[in-house]
Formats: sequence, C-alpha cells, structure tokens
Amino acid sequence: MTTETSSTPARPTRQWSSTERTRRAILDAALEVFIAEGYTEANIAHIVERSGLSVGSVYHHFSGKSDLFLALWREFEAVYSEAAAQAVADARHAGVTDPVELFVAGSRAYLEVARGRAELTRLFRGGDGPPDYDAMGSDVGREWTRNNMALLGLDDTPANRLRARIMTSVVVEGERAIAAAKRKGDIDALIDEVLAIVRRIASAQ
Amino acid sequence: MTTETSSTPARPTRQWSSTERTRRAILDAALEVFIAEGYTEANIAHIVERSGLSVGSVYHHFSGKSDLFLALWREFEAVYSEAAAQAVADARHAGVTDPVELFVAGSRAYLEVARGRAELTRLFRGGDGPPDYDAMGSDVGREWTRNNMALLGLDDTPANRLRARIMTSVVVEGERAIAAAKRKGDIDALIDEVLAIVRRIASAQ
DNA sequence: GTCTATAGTAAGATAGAC
DNA sequence: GTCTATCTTACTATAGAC
Repeated sequence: MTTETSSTPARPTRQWSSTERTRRAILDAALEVFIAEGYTEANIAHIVERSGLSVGSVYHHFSGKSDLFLALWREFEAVYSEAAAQAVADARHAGVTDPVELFVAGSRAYLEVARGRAELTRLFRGGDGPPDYDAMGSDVGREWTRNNMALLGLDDTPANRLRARIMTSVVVEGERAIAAAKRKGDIDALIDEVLAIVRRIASAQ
Repeated sequence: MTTETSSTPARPTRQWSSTERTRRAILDAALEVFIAEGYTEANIAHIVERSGLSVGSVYHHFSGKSDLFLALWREFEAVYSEAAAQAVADARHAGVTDPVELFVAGSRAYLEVARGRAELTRLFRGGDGPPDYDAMGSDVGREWTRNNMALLGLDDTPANRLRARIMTSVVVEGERAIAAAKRKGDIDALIDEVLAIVRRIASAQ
C-alpha cells in the first residue's frame, strides 16, 4: 500500500490528481442527476448526495449548476467534433476528394457516435437547459456551419449559410431519431435516410 | 352579424367581455415582457406592472408564468397551422395535385408568415422556455410530421417518419434564418433556398 | 372579478472551521 | 481542498377585503 498523502519531497503531482478526481466525481454525479431529473428539476443538493462530496467542494470547482451542465455539454460536443474530424481526415487519406462524400463520411461518423448515447442525446438535445445554453449551442452551430461551408466550398452568402445550417440540423434530427428509436434494428435505416438526404442537399449546384 | 353568444337574452354579455379584455391585456403585457427579457428573466411582477393590473388578477386567469407562456405559444403556432392549411387548400382548389407542390405551397405560406415575426420567432424558437415546453413542442412536431406524411403519401416506417420530421425542421430552420436576417432584402433568397431544399427532400422516391 | 398584502418555499450561494 | 451550517434572495401562490 502506498501512502495516501504523498510525502515525496520533489514534485508531488498527487494533490493535483486528487483534485482532478474530485472534479471528475462531481461531473459524473452531476451527469447522472441531470439524466435522471433533467436540468430544471435537478439541484445541487442531489448532486452532492450522489457524489458523496459536499456543497462547498462543488462550488470550489464549479460556479454553479449551469456551469456543471455546460462542462458536461462541452465534453458531449467534443466527442462528436473529434469523431467527425477524424473521419473526414481518414477519408481524405483514403483518397476521397469529392466534398460531398467527405461530408457524408463525417456525418456517418457523427451518427455512429450517436448510437448508444441515447440518454445523452435526450439530455443535451432536449429543451431543458440553462438560460444561456442556447447561446452556447448557437456558437457550436456556427462552428459546424463554418466547417460545412469550407468543406463544401460554398461562398459566404446568406442562402449558403442557411444551407450549411440546415445540413447540420438534418444530422442532429437524425441523432434525435436514433435516440428515440424503439428498436435498435431500425437505426441502420435511419442513418441511411439521413445520409441520403444530406447527399441530396449537398449535391445541389 | 349574429350575436356572439346566442343563449340567454336576459343575461348581459358585458361581464364576459370585460373578463376577456382583462385576459387579453395580461397576455399582451406578458408577451412584451417575455420578448424583452426572455422567459427565465421575466417574472410575474413585471407582467403585472406593464399590464397595470394586479397579481391576483393574473393568477385568476392563468395558473402561473409557464401557463402564460404556453397560451401565447399556442396562439403563435395556430397562425402557422392555419396559414399552411389554407395555402394547401387554396393550391388544391387551384388544381394542384402534385403532393410535392402542395407541400411547397404550405411551406411557402409558413415562411411568408415568418416575415415580420422576427421577435416572436426569437422568443418561441429560442431555447428559453418553461421546463415542459419541449414536450409541447414535440406534440406539435408530431402533428406536423403526421400531416406531412399524409400529404406526401408516405407509409408509416421509421425512416419515413424521420424524413417528414426533417422536412419540418428544415422549414423551421428557414424561419430562424428569416428572423435573424440583417437585411430584409435577403429574405426572398432564404425562402427560395428553403423551398428548393424541401423540394429535393420531398421528391426522393 | 379584481385588488393588496403577505406567506411559504426552495434553492443557489457563501462563510469560516478543519 | 474539503466540509458543515447557514443565509439570502426571489418568486410563486394564497388569503381575504372590496
């Protein structure tokens, strides 16, 4: 057994690690509570209970309930961004050059991630979140829009921006449908439908 | 013109009318406050101030803040439903039979209504609303989906339901873009873009 | 039906010991 | 960094007069 509080004279990284673990424990508990109760119903007390920690500790690490939600939401979004970016890079590396097919590859990766994340989708794509949540969502939406436009080589006009936004929203709608699917066997068909629609929109001259 | 309430001739309808006007005044004040402050920031006190009425009166007519919001939201939605239904009926009457063109006619009417309702769109299509608001939104969404499927003659499969939902969400995305448009001159192009996309999705075999 | 005044409640946030 | 105990705030909702 090693000592619990490291007395190593050089550079104790242990304290940091303990902090990190506390932070993680709080986030994990918060996620469970948010999933179980939704944002509005959830309260700090429940999160404290479930984490086995204390109110003070939670407020030491986060500024409040909305900060907790936003931190979790950023992690949620990051997984999608990375998966899509990686898939596009892979497709490029495999020799794909058609912008539409690159976009489809990214969308497919996104939707594959959505499988098995039904609870997270319901939480973060449902309407219940902090007041400033839609502002954050808009920022991320703009990011996707920007990426979509660059990928498809669209110039910056209002109509093209709208098209790029719509393509994002189509994929998100697919994500919601996957989360709501009663039978897992339906999901393949849902993904195919989304990709077919995306292809049609993206191919417009 | 016939009488509004035809029943008892002895009973004056004036009291009823006064009640109705109070109710209207409360709703009007509530709408102004919600638009100015958003749902979360708004509070009953502000609505009372602006209406020049009283807390008791507000609670006599509505069960609370979320009830007020929902009442306004129902009025907001009704205008769209009626405009779209009317446009489809008109198109039918004018001899249009192609389901896709009927759908486009309805969508165009919807988007025309969205012109000049930018504030309402920002309020009701933004993320800030009562906790049970997304549940209501889902109900209306299901209604549109059902109508879309009937209009386009799609049979009831998961993929087709998704397609119909996506078509609704494309139009709503257009609505948002119209509300966000900086120059009014851009709006025609936005509407054209939405209708072109809708046509492409609807035409898929 | 409408109003004034007030009660009740809940939850987010902080202070200060350890 | 973590904890316990407490505070403050603000909003919903009601009671009861007119």
